[in-house]
Amino acid sequence: MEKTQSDSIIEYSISQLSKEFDITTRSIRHYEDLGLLSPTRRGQTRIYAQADRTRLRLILRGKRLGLSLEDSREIIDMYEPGKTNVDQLKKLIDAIQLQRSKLNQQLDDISKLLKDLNQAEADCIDALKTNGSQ
Amino acid sequence: MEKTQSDSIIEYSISQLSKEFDITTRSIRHYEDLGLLSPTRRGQTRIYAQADRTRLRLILRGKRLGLSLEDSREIIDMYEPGKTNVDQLKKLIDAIQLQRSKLNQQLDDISKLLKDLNQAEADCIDALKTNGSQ
DNA sequence: CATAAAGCTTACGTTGACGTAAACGTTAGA
DNA sequence: TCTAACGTTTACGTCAACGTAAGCTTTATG
Repeated sequence: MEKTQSDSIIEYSISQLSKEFDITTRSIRHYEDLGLLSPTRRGQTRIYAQADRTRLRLILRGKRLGLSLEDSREIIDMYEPGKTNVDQLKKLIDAIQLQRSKLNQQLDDISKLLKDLNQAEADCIDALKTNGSQ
Repeated sequence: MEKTQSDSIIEYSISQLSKEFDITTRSIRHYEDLGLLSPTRRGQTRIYAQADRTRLRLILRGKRLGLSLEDSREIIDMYEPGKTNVDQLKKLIDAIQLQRSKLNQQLDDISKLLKDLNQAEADCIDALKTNGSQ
């Protein structure tokens, strides 16, 4: 019973996470250096909880979207509770709206790129038909 | 009549493009170094045509999507005609499909991120209401 | 005519995001 | 017991994508 059960587990080692997300342990430690992760320790060894795993998933999603780690840190911090200060909350809302407009820009970019790709593909297929018999 | 007419113009200087797209001339030359642009010359001076301007727009769109310049170069080359070789065409179609799957992944990522942001914002606003009177 | 604005090349510097290596500690199994 | 598999820290290396500066030429204009 070689279960790779990743849910219903309470804690993870660094190598478990590196395998699950297909990244190096170096990267994970690097994210910690930049303050994106802060696992607890058992002795010297890092222990990752579900929350850390979630943060890691968010980090990688940010990377796929071309965000810097710094950007991701800011965004991820938005999800955190306990932002008691009113000014902070207002700054947060501003930041959220900024991010949202960026993402909408990306949505637009992607739909355009997809159209372009479709067109390019159609051109290719067309070229294959008229040209493939040579 | 200070017209900033960018259409219906036949050619552009490097500084015109840098202003229009809000990037440095250094960046534009850098893209040329990497083979993403190849303007004609009048003497030493670079002359950019509409096609170059279009390529530049595609480059920047790629950047917003987190593509490397090398990725963008490949994608932009897909749009170019004159890919007579059948094998090349088939490779191109493969590349296009790969890019498309990446973009669909990004679409998914973005919609999730947008949801998260909406939730975070709602939480903020909620916190402001319950907390703002202190 | 000079001087400011725009262009050019060459080349070293910088920043982000890790890679890679060294040198060491801990623990489980043959 | 020893060694293989995992963990740790520290630190220098690398690569992409430019920034920045030097030093030079060409073009416009008061």
